[in-house]
Amino acid sequence: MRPTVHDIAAEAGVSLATVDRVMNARPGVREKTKVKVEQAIEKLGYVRDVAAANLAKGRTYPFTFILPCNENAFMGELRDAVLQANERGRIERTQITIVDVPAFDAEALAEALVATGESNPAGIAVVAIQADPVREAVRKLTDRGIPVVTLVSDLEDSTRDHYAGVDNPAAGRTAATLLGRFLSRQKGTIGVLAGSLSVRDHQNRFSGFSEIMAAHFPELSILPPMEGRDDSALARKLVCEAVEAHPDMIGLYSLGAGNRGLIAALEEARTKGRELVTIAHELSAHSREALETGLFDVVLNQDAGHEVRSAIRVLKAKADGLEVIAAQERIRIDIFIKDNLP
Amino acid sequence: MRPTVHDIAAEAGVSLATVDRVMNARPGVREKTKVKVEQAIEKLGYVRDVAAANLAKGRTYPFTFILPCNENAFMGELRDAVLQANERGRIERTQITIVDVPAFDAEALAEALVATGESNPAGIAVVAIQADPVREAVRKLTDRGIPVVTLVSDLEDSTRDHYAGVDNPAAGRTAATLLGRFLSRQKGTIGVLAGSLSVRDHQNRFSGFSEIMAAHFPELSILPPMEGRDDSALARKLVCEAVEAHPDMIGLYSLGAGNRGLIAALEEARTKGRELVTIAHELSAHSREALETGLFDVVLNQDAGHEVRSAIRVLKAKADGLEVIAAQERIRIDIFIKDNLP
DNA sequence: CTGTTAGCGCATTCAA
DNA sequence: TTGAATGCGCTAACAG
Repeated sequence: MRPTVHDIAAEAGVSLATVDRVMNARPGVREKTKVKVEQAIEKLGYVRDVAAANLAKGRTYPFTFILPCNENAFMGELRDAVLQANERGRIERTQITIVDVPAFDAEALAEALVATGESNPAGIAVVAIQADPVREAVRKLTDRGIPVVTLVSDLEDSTRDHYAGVDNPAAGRTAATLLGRFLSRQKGTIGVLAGSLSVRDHQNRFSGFSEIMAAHFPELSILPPMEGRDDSALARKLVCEAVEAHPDMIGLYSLGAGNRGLIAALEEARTKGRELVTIAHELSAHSREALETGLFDVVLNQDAGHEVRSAIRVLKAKADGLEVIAAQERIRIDIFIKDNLP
Repeated sequence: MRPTVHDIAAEAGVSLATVDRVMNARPGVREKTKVKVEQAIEKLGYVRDVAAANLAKGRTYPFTFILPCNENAFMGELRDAVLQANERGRIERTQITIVDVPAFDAEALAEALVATGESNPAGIAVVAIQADPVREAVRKLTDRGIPVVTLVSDLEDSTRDHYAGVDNPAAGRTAATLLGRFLSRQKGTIGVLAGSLSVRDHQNRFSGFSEIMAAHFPELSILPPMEGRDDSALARKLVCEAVEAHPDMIGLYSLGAGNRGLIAALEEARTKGRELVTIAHELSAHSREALETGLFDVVLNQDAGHEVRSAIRVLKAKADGLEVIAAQERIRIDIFIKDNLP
């Protein structure tokens, strides 16, 4: 049978309360007795039963997630993931409130952060926008000791505690390598469709993409990026126009949302005999179908569920003043082609 | 505050014990009171606190994992994952025993299964070999009500309860598509290095690979597969010879283990001016380095940790007579290139 | 500084 | 057929 606090107490010749105090690093224990307890823990190979601890604590963590009220599939998934986490939260003692903010609106986001702070949550997760008012709002929160983690899109040069999202430059580089290799030394131009280059994740993907393109695929030149604002209708229009305007465009990297519009545009291009090697982001019912019909060649994906769960773990750890194991919280970039779809 | 058993008892006007009886479908409750309790549960929206339940139960699950004592990196990882799971098992109330068997030895495996059954474990996970004595041994176990899940390599036409591993035909298809597209219409031959085609996972990868190659890349022809027995030295020898013998070999799919030997062979080939587009399986320190130096172009990976955890979850569910959510237990095929390495 | 005690939500004897 | 009482491993008042 594995040792319990009782065994430790007996071994160290102290009471349960004292064992608990040293285990939770609480004050009011003489150095000498502390050592005794630690030795007992060491000797018996004690490991604390977290489930029982949580049960006894009965503490709940009120967290707030601030999400853009975008219509695109990925944000929908993210929202679902949060809702789902909240379900499980019943037993994990977390309680999550979702706050909606208009997309791509830094001012509104900053205000929402401030307002959220008022309710004194145990932690905040936010899909960040790169802007000073946002940084300022985050600083105020962290100053007050409220843990803040950025979700999906980071806020650089800020006081946020953690970033729960993929390595976006790496995603861009991945797209570049695959696109370049699939095109294998053909000459031509490559279109880039972003949501908005004021969002850090899109910026970063673009720079990673450009870097590898320039370094390894000089035969391909990148057209100036289009900004589709993650809006399907706009994305469609932009891509259709670009296909017309650039007869030598043989590849496309869509690094934002708006896959529906993009797919429509590619379908239209296909009817005109134009086939572009296309890489897009985020796996959804639509992008999945596009992979199957060959409209998309590759889809890069970040698992919304993983991101949300990671954010919660980190928030919890921070709220408890514990360290997070960085390696364990890294979010992977999934590569999907038609053959390895889940 | 969420409702507890006490609330249910009060609402239904019965005692805790009775609530517990209907919750766990135990006998000794009048139909009428049973209904009362069920209504109370429904009305209050009660959900049982699994952690507390486990704490009270104190039940532990003795599981046995039967693993081939191979030297390759992947099996090492798998073993580590099991060990690690066993650590956590202290709090998850699982206790795992590892049984080693010689690799690729169906008889030995069948014997090990029988022997393991003697100790009456709550469940068995096994890296299967496709053979009748193994099927027979598994059948005896499942007949006795011991849950059996196959791990990494499946046992088809058997009574195993579940398979915790990747979709190997899909892995083969993925390799074929990537290899074919990277080679973009060059003509040539493709080498295939397997561990042993008597193991179902290797068989399946090969057939998926062949299928897509034949269907979409007629300009590439597959050479007869080599069997390296997941042994580095042998793999090296076979690949070196193949490179010599087939000057038109421009691609290689290694669908088994023995990456170290494979890498050595590719290095040798490189010094002779031969570069093969190469796809291998399983991410390790070696294969990772090979990706970085361009010796490997793609590495397909199955996450040993995920597989082990999934196997345990399923075993536990089966031991408790619960259903498993199939979608949640599907193991993904990860695609790694040099740009998206973790 | 240290110990006693009463739960957390649930399962399970043992009585009734 | 039902209920009261006890304990799982841990935390947290409250005393001393």
